[in-house]
Amino acid sequence: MAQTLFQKLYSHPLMTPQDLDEIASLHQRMVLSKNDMLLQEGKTANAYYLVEKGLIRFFVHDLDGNEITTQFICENEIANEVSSLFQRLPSVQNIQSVTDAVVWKIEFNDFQHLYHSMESIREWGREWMSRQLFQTQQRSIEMITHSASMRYLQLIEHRPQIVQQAPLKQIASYLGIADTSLSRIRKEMITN
Amino acid sequence: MAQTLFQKLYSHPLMTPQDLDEIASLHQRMVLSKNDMLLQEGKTANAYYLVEKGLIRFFVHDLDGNEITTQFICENEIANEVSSLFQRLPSVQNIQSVTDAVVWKIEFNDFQHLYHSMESIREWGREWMSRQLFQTQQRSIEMITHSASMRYLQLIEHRPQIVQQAPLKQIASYLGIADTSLSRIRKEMITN
DNA sequence: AGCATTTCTTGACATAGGTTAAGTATCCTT
DNA sequence: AAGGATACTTAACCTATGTCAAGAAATGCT
Repeated sequence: MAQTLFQKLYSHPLMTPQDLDEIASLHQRMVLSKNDMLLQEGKTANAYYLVEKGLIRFFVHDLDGNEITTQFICENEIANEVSSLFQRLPSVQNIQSVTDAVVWKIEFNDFQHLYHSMESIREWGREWMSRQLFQTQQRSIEMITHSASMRYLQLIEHRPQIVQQAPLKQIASYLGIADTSLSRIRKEMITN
Repeated sequence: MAQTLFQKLYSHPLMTPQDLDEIASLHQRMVLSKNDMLLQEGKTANAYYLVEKGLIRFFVHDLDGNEITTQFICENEIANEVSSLFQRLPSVQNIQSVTDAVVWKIEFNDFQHLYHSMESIREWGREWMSRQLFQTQQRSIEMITHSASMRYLQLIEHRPQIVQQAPLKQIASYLGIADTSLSRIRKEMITN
């Protein structure tokens, strides 16, 4: 049931059941097919999404036009292109469903109203962004300190949904390696 | 004069001169010597710092105990270990002056009061965090898509203060390469 | 000023991961 | 079910960067 999704994702010490109801009432359920686009580069984000079911990814294009997957959003996580949504700027990122999916959408204007009228969601929002920043920094650090195969092993361990549902090419670009290299790493993991 | 520092760093459409005065009055000037620690890993951050003069860095320790510089904070930028300060958690990062420096400190409690009483700083804060997130993501992407020498060239071009003031070893770990490799890259840049 | 420490450079060698290209398997579409 | 596109694997070869070790240069300390 979706109620538990909101409870899980909007959890914060200051959050009351009434706050949660008000927040939830502003979300709208959406059913996505595989490869549906939720945001395209060049456009300004107008909403963010709670992922109930399925897998979502963020990607950018590099100088040669190749897609680089920059984030995977799993079930019970939030897909939000913060710098476009909150700075009202055109996005460099794309957001796309990797699988069929069910998400709950909230519009910028509705969130904005909550943010300035409800202390709990303000604190929640700042904490959520802090966690995002932390995770993004951790990922940078791991790109520096861990080998490609270590990074793949960590992914298997900590975010198995990705390994199970995303195509190899997307996982490879997310790990910062060529797809042939990931294929080789998989092979070596089996034989050794 | 420090007034321009606050104007520059706290700029936002909603920010009034009175807001700015109130904010500025809560900052305290600090003079730092080279290598002073502003935050140590394991402790919880209780303030953030506007950098007026000098260079600051963030670093973590990897599994072998080596220091990895994760961020440089130049003049007219803000040194804030967000995930410790706003989640009230022990920091994994250290903050240290690279050179002698002058910074303006604001305590968490004072900021917290502003954040819940002043719309402009709320909006400013969210935008600042959005920009941080964007920059951190861009850095991740560049670690994937650019070679080490490209990353070094970009650093020279976009953040010359770092190249001029930080020791090679810190720059190398920031770029994700061995210090001997950076030395070689420098040499090749001169001869070619 | 002189010694110790740290920082930086250089070179020989090793290796993870990139590139290219070909083959196989899987998935869609009609 | 057939045909074409896409996804994945494999292999040969290449290159950027890592590792280690030694020396030179710069810096800091007493």
